[in-house]
Amino acid sequence: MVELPRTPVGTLTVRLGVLGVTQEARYAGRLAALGLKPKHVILLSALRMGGAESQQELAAALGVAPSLVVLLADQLAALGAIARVRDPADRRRQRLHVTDEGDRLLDEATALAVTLDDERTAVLSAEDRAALIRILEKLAAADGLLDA
Amino acid sequence: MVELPRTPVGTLTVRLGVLGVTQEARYAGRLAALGLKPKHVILLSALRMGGAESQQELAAALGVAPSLVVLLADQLAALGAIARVRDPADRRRQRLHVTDEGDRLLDEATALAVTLDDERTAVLSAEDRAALIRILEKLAAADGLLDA
DNA sequence: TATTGTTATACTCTATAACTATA
DNA sequence: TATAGTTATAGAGTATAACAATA
Repeated sequence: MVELPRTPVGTLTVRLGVLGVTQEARYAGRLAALGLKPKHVILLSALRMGGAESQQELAAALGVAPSLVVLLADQLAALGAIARVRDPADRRRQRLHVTDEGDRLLDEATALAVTLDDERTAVLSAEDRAALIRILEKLAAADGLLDA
Repeated sequence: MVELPRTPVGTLTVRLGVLGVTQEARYAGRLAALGLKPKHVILLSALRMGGAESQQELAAALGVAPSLVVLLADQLAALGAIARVRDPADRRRQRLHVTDEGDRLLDEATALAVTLDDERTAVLSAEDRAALIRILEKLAAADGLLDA
């Protein structure tokens, strides 16, 4: 028999929300040393994973407004992490591709996230940790966005 | 042997961040029907759980600026969900207490979150769901804030 | 006329700092 | 002088809508 929570704080929805927002803030703090924000990392990841090249496609894949992709891409280009190339076949389209510097930054961002994972899950057993990875993957897959 | 993620998207940190932010947005959408936002619900929950009465204490418990507690409390008072009473012993302090209407709203907010939990975890087995609850509780306890 | 990208604008959220009342 | 609360202001983040170039 399942006991119902007395307040929303006991629900998965609120716990997931609070933990997620907290963890994203922590990650943002680490990323600042690279001049990146979490959204930059997600955009770079989407490019490396392939499947989205034009800015409109990226906006749809990330679930954000196209105008935000313009801004994020501007900032990433200023860092030398991506290059914009006009599609010769359709000159309206800008195709984004990750530069060597972008690859390096993304590798560093990955390392920072892995370190943060280790710190965050230090209180968990190895089994719990593996289970958490597996379960979050299922939930993410159900959302469709950003299949790794 | 653990395989390292090729991009940050494969890490717990980023998955937790993305899922948490998404779920919070969904919850905010449902709460709008009650005139509430997630932060209101967390403040009300903190009051019901006890341990924080003055606005300063609440700010510390929620990890937000005191000025934000003022704003949230103003909005909750306008909804009739809380009442402010001056502490006679120290007239600088405002003690917040949940009204009957606030109790009702908090119960409704809990029901909405429980419904959302069910929808969100429909893709999970009962065992996975139980494991997720247990593991998130451990992570939340490690953070200290908002023990249910 | 429709679509891609861009720019202009506005709104939400939240923090910092200045201020008031009380101690 | 120090503290609880409040108000004023500012910045970050993101969306919507108008616009330009190309199809």
